Amino acid sequence: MEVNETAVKAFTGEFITSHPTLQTNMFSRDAAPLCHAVQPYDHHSNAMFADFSMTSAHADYHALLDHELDNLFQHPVEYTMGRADLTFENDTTNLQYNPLQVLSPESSSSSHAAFEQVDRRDHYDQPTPGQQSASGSLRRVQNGSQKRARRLKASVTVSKPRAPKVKFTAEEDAKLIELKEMHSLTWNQIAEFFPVRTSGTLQVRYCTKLRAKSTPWSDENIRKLRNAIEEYEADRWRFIATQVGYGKSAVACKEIAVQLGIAAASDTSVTAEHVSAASALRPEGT
DNA sequence: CTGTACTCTGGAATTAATCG
DNA sequence: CGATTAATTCCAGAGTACAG
Repeated sequence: MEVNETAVKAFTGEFITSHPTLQTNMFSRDAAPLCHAVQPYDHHSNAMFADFSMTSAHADYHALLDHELDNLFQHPVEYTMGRADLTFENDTTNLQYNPLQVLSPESSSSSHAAFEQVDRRDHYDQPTPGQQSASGSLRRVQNGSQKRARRLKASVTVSKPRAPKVKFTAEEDAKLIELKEMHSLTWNQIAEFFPVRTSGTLQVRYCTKLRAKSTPWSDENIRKLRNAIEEYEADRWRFIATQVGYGKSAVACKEIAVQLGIAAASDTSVTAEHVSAASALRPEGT
């Protein structure tokens, strides 16, 4: 049978994060469903599995997701919080599904042995205390008249390993700055806008990467920066001279390094004045 | 020469800990 | 609770070896 590649991508999250409509709406609140744990369609077993996580912040998107996925499959798609697997019949118009199998440590190790292998990331996404989320999955229904079900189930409790690294996007950075600087929210409040990140992660991101860029640099800041760099560069050659020894000065080391091509001639970071000035600023023996 | 697999490494994300 | 730093971990790209 032919498997709709676009539909498969929906499970992987590629579609959702690249789809113009979904992306716009999702990122307007920094709330993209987190798709993970995908086992590709298997022609032998005629089945595929996919899991995703949604937090309470995604509630508004369920209807949108319904619509988009129905379009993809050209049939109504049922998704429930929990885990299910998809079993395809001979063609995409006549699909059947296996009973919902909610993941538990026991079931995953027995009936889902094959799935388990690709599902290592599943437990990464367990919510931290205070975060409301649930794992979810998608399954096809046999026909459109079948009533759709959507229910929430508690997440599986698994010891929490380190979360996977997810690069911060420009949109996330902008949102983070906005929430912090314009709305003055607490980090826990801000974290609610970022389902896949903790307050601590956001805090460190802001403090180490964003704040310096979002706040203007004064002339005084720039002057101090320039002085610090010049002093550091001068000290660099003084350090090198101490390593070379044999009475070779910092200036001599620099000149020879340039001649040998192991330092750029344009390196104007050190002059005799720099070295003597830097030395004069320091007590003996430092 | 090209493609592939593997290793190494720097940068970045995350977590934990500490301090105010 | 917020800010900061250190430690840990992961990822992507560069470099290298090797087979065809």
